[in-house]
Amino acid sequence: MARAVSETHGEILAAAARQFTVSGYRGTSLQDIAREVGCSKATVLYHFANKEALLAELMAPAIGVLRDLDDRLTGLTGSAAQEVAAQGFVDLAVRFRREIAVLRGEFPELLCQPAFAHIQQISDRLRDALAGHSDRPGARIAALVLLAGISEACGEFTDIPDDELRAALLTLVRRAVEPVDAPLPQPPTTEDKDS
Amino acid sequence: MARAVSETHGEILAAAARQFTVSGYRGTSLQDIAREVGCSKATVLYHFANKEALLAELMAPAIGVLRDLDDRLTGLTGSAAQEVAAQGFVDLAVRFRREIAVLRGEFPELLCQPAFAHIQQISDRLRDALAGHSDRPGARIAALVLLAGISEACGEFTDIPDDELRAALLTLVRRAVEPVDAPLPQPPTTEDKDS
DNA sequence: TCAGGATCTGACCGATCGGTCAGGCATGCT
DNA sequence: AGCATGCCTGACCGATCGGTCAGATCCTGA
Repeated sequence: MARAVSETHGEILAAAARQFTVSGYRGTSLQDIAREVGCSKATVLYHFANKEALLAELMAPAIGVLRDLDDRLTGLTGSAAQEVAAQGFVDLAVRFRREIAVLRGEFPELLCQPAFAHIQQISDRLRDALAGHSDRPGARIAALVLLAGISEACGEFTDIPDDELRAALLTLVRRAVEPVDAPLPQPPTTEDKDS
Repeated sequence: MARAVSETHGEILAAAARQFTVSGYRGTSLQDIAREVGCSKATVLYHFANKEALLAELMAPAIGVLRDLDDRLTGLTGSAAQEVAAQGFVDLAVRFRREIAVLRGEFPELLCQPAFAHIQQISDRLRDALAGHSDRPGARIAALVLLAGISEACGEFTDIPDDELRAALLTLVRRAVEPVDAPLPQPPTTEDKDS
């Protein structure tokens, strides 16, 4: 019965990804995952410290890419920030459609967990960048709607190939984002990035 | 202790609305609602048949307006459908920010419940209308992203007055929607509306 | 051959969930 | 006074949740 560690570990991870995508994090029980893998719930908890650790390992690659994008945004302002944010986020959303779909609507509660504490700040900075660091309500609203909409919608287009979806989303974002007239290169706010 | 029926009934409804908005439907227990009202969980279930009935009564006004919008869309095609869908949905989203926020991410599961069975079809038709009934992937993607994004984002702008938010969203939608060149007035599909 | 670690499991735990039920209590009608 | 009705409650129910634990089983290296 005992398989190689990496094998079962990976099977649990894959099953969890499928179930989380369909039913969400809270809507999926460890029992559900164990049933799909064909092992006991105790086995799931042997390979992962707890349910949250399972989610964290599932999200790690996407979070890494998100962090990279955040780094690339530091110092950019105006339309330059908008373009980098648009390209970076669209690419991330397309590549990690499934992972993002897992978080569908459970962001507020999940962000309270320590493993995801910093994501809120990163996504706030991403929204500001997409708004060209403008404080006009229209720009902020457009940026938030686009980020939320892309996150929400990506998981639904499983039938569209990556590059086609990426191109369509990028076109949409460029058309929808409020243009920033002056790409003034000096940083408008110094407390934009912590530490 | 015994208050007038309408009083407690309304208090429960208001408390449920607040809790659902913050923690979601599944994330809120009947105990939580009872605690905020200052009554027992049994009292909540005296005034409402079950938890789902509470949600249904909370959503009834918004669903009614959504139905009206769906009716107004029948027969419209091309840019006319786009404009009516845009105005109608933006107005609905702004007026019922709180109610929409309740459904945050729980749509898939909640739509399975009989009280909300038809909403999926209505929102599909709304998406098609916003896409100008075009079958181009770009149009479909833009429509879905906008609908999802507005639904998701509206609850976050509690500090922006209704008319200002409505104007900003409408501007965004008009800018972001893929234009339909020919507003051809003949109905392109007859099986668009059921029964 | 055998010790020991890795893997896996059934049984169990406390907590919480939505929901039920019999009965207490006030009020108002007859 | 007696009774019905509306409102409310504590106690309780079965189900399910995430998580623990002692022990069975298997594999491997000395």
